Amino acid sequence: MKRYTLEDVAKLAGVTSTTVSRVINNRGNISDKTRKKVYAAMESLNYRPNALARTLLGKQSFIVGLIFPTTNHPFYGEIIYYLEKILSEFGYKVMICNSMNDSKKEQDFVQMLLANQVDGLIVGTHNTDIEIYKKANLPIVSIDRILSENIPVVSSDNYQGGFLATEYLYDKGARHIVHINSLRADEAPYSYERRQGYIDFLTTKALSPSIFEVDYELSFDVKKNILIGILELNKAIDAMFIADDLTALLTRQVCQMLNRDVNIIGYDGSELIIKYYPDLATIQQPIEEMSSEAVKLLIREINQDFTSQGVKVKCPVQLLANR
Amino acid sequence: MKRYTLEDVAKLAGVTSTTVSRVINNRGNISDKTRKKVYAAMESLNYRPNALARTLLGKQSFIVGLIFPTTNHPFYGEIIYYLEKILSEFGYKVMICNSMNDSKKEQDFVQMLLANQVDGLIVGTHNTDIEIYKKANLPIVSIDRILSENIPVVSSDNYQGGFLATEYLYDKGARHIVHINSLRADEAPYSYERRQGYIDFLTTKALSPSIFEVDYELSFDVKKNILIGILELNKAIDAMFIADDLTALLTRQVCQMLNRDVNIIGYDGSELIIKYYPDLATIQQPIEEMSSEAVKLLIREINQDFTSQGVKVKCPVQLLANR
DNA sequence: ATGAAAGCGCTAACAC
DNA sequence: GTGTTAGCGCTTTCAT
Repeated sequence: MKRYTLEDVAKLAGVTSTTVSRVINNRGNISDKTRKKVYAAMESLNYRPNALARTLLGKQSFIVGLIFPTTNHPFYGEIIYYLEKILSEFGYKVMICNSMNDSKKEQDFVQMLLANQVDGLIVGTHNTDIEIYKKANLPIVSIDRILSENIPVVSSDNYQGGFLATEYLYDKGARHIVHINSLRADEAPYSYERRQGYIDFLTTKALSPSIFEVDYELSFDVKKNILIGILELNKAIDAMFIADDLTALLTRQVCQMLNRDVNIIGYDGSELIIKYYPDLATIQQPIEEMSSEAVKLLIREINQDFTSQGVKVKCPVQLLANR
Repeated sequence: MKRYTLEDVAKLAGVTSTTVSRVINNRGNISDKTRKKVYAAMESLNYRPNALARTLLGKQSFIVGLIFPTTNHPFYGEIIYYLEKILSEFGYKVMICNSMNDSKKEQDFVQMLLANQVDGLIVGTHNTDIEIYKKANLPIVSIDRILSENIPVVSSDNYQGGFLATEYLYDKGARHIVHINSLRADEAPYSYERRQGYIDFLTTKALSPSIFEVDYELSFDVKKNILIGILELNKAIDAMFIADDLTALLTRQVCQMLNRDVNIIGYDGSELIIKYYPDLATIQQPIEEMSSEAVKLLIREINQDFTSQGVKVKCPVQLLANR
């Protein structure tokens, strides 16, 4: 249970802790003999340097905080998977926080991560309280969300996505195309862009938009009831563009239940949905690419390269249908 | 960017760092006046104590390492979600590692987590190399997997699950019930129990078992081809008990493709599958309960209460069908 | 009620 | 090529 220290290794190897440190970090000149002795000692004690003590010396912690609503979601789960994977390739460890879009929890998490000396943050939540991020004074990258002027954002091309989705439904013959999303005022410009793509396409066909806001965080059952209400009150609806795949699947269930023939397209295109719901049309975000862009931006910031300040990366989307 | 220290706060408050420490930790006697001054100073510097420095003093790090194949999976994503949630309620932070069942990666992760002074580990991977865990000399809890004699395990009642699943298919009228799982010799006793439940039920009906091993880690497409092969070569199959829901869904796709009328039941019963695939029969593991048990066991171990050594918690499962 | 000093495990600066 | 020393941010004796 006791964890060995440099000192222990040094004693066993008959040298001083500085020498051991030098061996570990490959710094300075060390004779082959001592190097071997040290390695042997480390081996026999099963020694691991204390990463935390290193950090105390003013070095990087190589810890990155990930704040997302939940890992239990096809889109977030996949993006977290890629973020962890890519970060670990760069030597970074990951602390995960599931905020469940609870603003209070999120603030506590940020404080906790700060206390743990994280080198940076990647944030994919959708809260209103973003003051903490402005104050944090720390490398941050946001996914799909503007936190403040100079925090870089990685998102997919939401406008294009909205446009393509609507076009798809139109091409399927639909003329009463409804859009369901979870707009949160000025806080969600991306959701707004998606919506704008929808509106603009309809405009080219001289059709008028019809948008319903269904808060993303609502429970399954509440959402379901709202969707039932929408469909019951609007018998003309023949197609729906839903802002995320899960809600799209739910809508499909509802339509089936109500015996309504409605064309549906979702948004996200996570691997899970694509493989296990191949018949759901969707707009695919390039999740791996987005993750990789986010990591790149973050590491640049961590390395004091501030050219990424205010950068907005927009990754291309793809229509996936009739699979 | 500079992070303030106790010293900074002390200076600003006109006291010594010891006093500030006392205020923060609520230890000893402090006059109301100084307490207020200190709080004010902390506030104005936006000060956060360095959690890592504390750990250096031989205290707990309050970091727990989670090693799972991936967050990008309905079952693992959900269990990770609950683990993080429950652990954070106890003041623990979580470092996540996606091993993808890569044994080398897993070993590196364990070393990394050790170096970061984690207080304990919760492991949900299925590798063969478990020596590291035996050597780690650290509080560990395993999910659904025996790592060594005294490492506690939390699992669902796999025998019961196998039995119920088979019974369900039998009651549906099936008489040629095949079981697909991913048995890895002696490494996976739980998979074995599930299989035993299947065999035992069939025995009560004087039916003979027929088991195919499809490695869990195979890619979607390879699995698909194997399943096609199995179905093509065994025209009598009228029901399949599949060891996990995702493979069950894939099997359903394959059956549909081959125009085969086969009753299917999966295993896991994650929230995602239940909600968005309500027509898939499955055996539901109580994921929240399992997570909570795992955390309880781990914290007990961390607190030097070794009564949990060798404990095997078996949570009840439930048949979910005809929803 | 507060301070001074030592030390946690490690690395960097400066000897020798 | 190796050792000595100081110090990272914090807590914990032990004084006062």
